Amino acid sequence: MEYNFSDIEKKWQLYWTKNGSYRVSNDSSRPKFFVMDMFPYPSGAGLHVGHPLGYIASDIYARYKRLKGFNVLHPMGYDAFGLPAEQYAIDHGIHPAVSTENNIANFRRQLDNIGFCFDWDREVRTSDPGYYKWTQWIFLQLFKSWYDKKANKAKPVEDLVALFEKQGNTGHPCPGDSGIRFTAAEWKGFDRRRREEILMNYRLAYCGYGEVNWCEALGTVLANDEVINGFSERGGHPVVKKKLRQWYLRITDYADRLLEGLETVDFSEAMKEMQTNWIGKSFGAEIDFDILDLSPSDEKLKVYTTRPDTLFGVDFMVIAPEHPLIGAITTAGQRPAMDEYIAYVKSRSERERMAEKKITGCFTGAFAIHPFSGLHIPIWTSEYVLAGYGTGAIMAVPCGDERDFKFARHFDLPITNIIGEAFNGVEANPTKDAILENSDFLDGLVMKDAIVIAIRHLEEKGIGIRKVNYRMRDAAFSRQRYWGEPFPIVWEPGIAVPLDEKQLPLELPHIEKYGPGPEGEGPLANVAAWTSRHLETNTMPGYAGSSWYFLRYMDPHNNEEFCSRAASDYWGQVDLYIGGTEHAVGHLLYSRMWTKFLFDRDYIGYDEPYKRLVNQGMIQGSSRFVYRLELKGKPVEMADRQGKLEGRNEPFFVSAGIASMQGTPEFHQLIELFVQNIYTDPSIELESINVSALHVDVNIVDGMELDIEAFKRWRSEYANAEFVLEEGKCFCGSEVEKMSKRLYNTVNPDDLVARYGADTFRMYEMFLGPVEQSKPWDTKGIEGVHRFLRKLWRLFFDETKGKVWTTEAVKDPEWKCIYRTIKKVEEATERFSFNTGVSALMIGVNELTDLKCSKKEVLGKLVVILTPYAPHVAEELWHLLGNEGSVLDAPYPKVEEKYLVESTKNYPIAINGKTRTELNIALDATQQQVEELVLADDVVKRWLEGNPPKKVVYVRNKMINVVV
RNA sequence: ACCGGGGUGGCGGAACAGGUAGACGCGCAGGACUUAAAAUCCUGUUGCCCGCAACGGCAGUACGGGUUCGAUUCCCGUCCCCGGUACCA
Repeated sequence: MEYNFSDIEKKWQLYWTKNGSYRVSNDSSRPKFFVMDMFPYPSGAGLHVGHPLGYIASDIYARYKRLKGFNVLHPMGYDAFGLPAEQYAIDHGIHPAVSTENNIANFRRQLDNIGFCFDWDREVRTSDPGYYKWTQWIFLQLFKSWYDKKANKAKPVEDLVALFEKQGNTGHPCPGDSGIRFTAAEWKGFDRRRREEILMNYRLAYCGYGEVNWCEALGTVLANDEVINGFSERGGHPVVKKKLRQWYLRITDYADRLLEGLETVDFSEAMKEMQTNWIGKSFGAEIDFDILDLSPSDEKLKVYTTRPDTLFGVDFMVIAPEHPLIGAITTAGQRPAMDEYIAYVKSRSERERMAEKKITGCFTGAFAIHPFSGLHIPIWTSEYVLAGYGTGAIMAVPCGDERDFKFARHFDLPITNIIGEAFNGVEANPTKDAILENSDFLDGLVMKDAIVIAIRHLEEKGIGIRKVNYRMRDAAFSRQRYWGEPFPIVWEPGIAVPLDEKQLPLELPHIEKYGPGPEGEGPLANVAAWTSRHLETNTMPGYAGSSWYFLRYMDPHNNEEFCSRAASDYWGQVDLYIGGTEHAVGHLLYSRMWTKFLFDRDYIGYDEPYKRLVNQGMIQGSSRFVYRLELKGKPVEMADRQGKLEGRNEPFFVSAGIASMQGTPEFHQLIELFVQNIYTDPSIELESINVSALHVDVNIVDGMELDIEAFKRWRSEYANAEFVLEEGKCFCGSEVEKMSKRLYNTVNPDDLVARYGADTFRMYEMFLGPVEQSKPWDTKGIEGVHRFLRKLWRLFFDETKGKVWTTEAVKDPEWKCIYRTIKKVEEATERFSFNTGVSALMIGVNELTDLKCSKKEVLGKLVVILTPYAPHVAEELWHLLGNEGSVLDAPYPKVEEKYLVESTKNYPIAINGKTRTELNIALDATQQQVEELVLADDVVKRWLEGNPPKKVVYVRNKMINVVV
């Protein structure tokens, strides 16, 4: 009987489906464990070998935990709303609902091939009305909530209204507009529209005007994390700033808790770092400067600085070109220059600013007054100061800040040195360790100590306050698109009215055209039935549905609630979340915020969604190139041949090694000879030879060697290709690139599964290296893993003899071997080191083969520890051994430690080393036992002479360690 | 520039807490079986040196130093690669 993986895999996949083996109950006495993958966006391209990496890892872990006696929730779903489906609809006229459905079916087929243990009864799709009903519902709760900074949690807006009626907003300054201040009496006097306007400035989901990232090509607004260097993440189109009415999430209210929460979760340092940087918390002071010739009661110039210690090094002020004060303070004399400058700034796109960092600016003509020295400080404007951060104005300290320094040099402004020798006059020095000079009451202080003192003085004088700032802005939450969740909002003039929750879901209407609305709104603005109800025409962004999907898996069919409290209490946090790093500051931050919000409002019992996060690395493509010759030459007579040569149409290729000789006379000669041979015409002379590298399908290249016949079949235009060979072969060039259809370097898991089976494929993906690591794909080694499974199979069956396993009694060395293997595999699996887990299994099977051990008791244990890695073959062997039930529920074998104890003989010895367990053996050691050790040191000799060491320790079962 | 991660054979990678570096697999070389091939199995495979032989000697985990009886592992400095951020005051 041979190892027939395709029969085995088909058989057990069917069996598991029929028996509902992967169905998970919310009602179990076993401890729970929740393993979740980042659900995929079902793109049309299907899966390549890079995608399942994380899924295989989580599948192994989920199966392992199940064997260990846990009730494991391991679901899968689809992040089905999004731009590409709509883009595809525009290009191909296929409705997003249809293409999404097709793509999902294809994904599912590919996933099933690999044999995952997902509980498909719990599948979620964000585009399903039964799902987005609750996305809309949560949005409404956000809309109906505000953030109480005193209690540090979200609360219902009704509470806020009650507070306003009692005390106005003095206790709770407006987060959206600090200028809004009113008393209880005033509140009562406001009309409905004014009240709603004010409340909008408090809501956690709010609508407002703001600078947004507008992408003309995509016709929509994008969140900050969807913009990379001034281009859209999807498609790479230019993005510009635009002022638009938009929905936002007030995520900035959660900034501190998002930061603090990082300390309670198990994420990689890199991930925490990225989120921390994104939030960008900084400590400093806000300082008010009086402006010369404006009476003191008038507007002050408010700046934000993290370095109030440098207050006496201020040589000028810089305000953003968009700063509201700019019109008021610019003097008549400077006005023409200013108008010109502002026009220039407006003409520059975000991209241009980033690409060429020019030093530009314009003097306003106005002066600020230094609060301590009374000096007059010129106020400039420049595009390097951003309107959106801090107060949009800075105090410039050129001796300490590189940008200020360059600005000062460029415009020839004087530079005050407040740090003595620490400033060399050639470049700014941002140190905090220098001793201050020329700094009045701060003289002689070390800068970092001066910070608090400076703030105290500012606060005492009433001209400044301690201030915390964040880099993170509120998240843009609306898209001018069709394929997303509609907002359950009806517009009355100037007032956003939430839809009654009973009317949810507000279903997305079916449309055929996806163009923008009459005023640049989303396609929904073209739907009469929609606009006649005055419904919001924007839709929600991609991250809406993915911000809470982990909760829906717990209770996917609930029509009364997004997730029952009982279900969310039972399953709790996601114990293990697996996915790529690309969602570091998008999805992960948003879903953490939503979770905190739901916790605040008491809908769930924890405020971090993911207990542990593992980021799988990217599988890169290993591209292959063929080298094509482009010839120009001088053939005689035959006109058509000349045409061919001049037209560069000949499919001539050259092996990589020869291509690398390009430019040498040998190369020229070789190619000329080659062409002469082809045309059997020695009179041909080549004028020039160019070599161009072309991507070739990696699947027709074996290692570096091109399969020439397959290549000729690959493209009809290459059917008559001719090759300049090396050693009779045509070698390709290679390069590691992103895996992509366009580069012909994708490898389809379907092909590998068909050829080697799902079990081999799964184990090989893991064997490649640590899950977290990025690495180029290389199919070469898969044979080795496949050989392992066949070798394993031969422990049970022999091609000629048939069944070889027996029920004979197991001998000690055999026990030792299997228990050592169990221990190694278990430890490796536990710490997520699946490559070493596979290795340990291989070693185990090699050893059992060497021992010729085919005993049922041993093999039974082997099969169970194999199950997470290669479930199909494990199930088959489990049954062939005569076991009942499914191996999926077999108990994980326990290690009998007594078989693992090593003898004390022949250990090398170490002295004064670190400690280990199992003191007893060495401490009780008799002289004879000690002599059996390898003794090499006088310390040990002294021991034998009657001066026992303080401590003798076993190290790693391999070495004795002596502490004198 | 800043922050984070990392440099180990021909290659992917092991070495869990400082304790025999190179497990396991690929590749390569040689051999067995076979008319032959496939499949399978065996032997060797960090480098250099010695030898009839050995569980022989020396060097060796990017480079230079340090701590330690002992360092791939810890500390300092240098170089290189990858990922993130980028006028955030």
